[in-house]
Amino acid sequence: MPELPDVEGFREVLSSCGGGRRVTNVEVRDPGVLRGVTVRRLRNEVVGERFGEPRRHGKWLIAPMDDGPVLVWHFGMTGALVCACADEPPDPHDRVVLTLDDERQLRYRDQRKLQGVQLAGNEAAVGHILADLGPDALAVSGEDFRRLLDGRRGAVKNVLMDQSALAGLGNLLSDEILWRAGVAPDRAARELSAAEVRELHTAMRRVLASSVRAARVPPRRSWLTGRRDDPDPRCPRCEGRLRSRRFSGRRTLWCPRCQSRPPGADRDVHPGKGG
DNA sequence: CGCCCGTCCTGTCCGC
DNA sequence: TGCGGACAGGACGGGC
Repeated sequence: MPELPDVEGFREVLSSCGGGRRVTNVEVRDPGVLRGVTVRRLRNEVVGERFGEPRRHGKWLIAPMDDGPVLVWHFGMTGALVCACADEPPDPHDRVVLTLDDERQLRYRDQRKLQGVQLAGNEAAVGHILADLGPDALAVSGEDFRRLLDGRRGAVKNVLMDQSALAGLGNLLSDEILWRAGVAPDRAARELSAAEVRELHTAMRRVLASSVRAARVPPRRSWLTGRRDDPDPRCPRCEGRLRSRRFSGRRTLWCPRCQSRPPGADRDVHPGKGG
């Protein structure tokens, strides 16, 4: 699930539930989500600490604590951060539970455990963890966006999903943005026209703004995302049948009519004519 | 470098 | 009803 908008929601949860609160207990219900940190060290370094203001970069959530250690979360496909009262029964997928000094709890819930939580000793260590990420998708300017697409070979869908190029977009957002901009996912990123790049950047900003408000990519019927799970998915704009293909192993949906091919690429649409 | 694949995990759904 | 396999909104490392 979690792409930039979801993680932005988790940041909000952490900020409103944990901001300024002291951690009174750390319960690791499944150490399988700890990355590069032991249960013992996590408890030693975090119990007694107070949360500062959390921030987000791409799909990463960064939670500094007042004495220097920093919790660094990634949510994989199924992770979430939820705020609960201490007397609420735990969910079977609650992997790490932080009890706060007001008897509420921050719970890291994750079915698949594809990612997890790290503990950085200081900000320099955080920088190391996030070193390979591109600029955050919410912060990137039109010019930077153009440069970043120009700097990559390959299909625009792969570039949008590449966290080292641009941080925050996942499979759903990428499809949604490409559809909104009318750009086919297999177009070469560096061969897009200036107008197409502007369309993409505008679509990205709008899709992100709506999604952040909803803390998820909203599954509206008027969005491509709202049609993904249909047995016969159709374009919300023209109701034509959507095409489906894998990009980097991820299912990709697009509308061949609304997401036009580059000039000349429809040359082989009628095989047998050309030779 | 770009791209494909397997792998890390768990749960669900589909076909036999 | 049971079981194997594919697949799910992510990321990483290896190999071509």
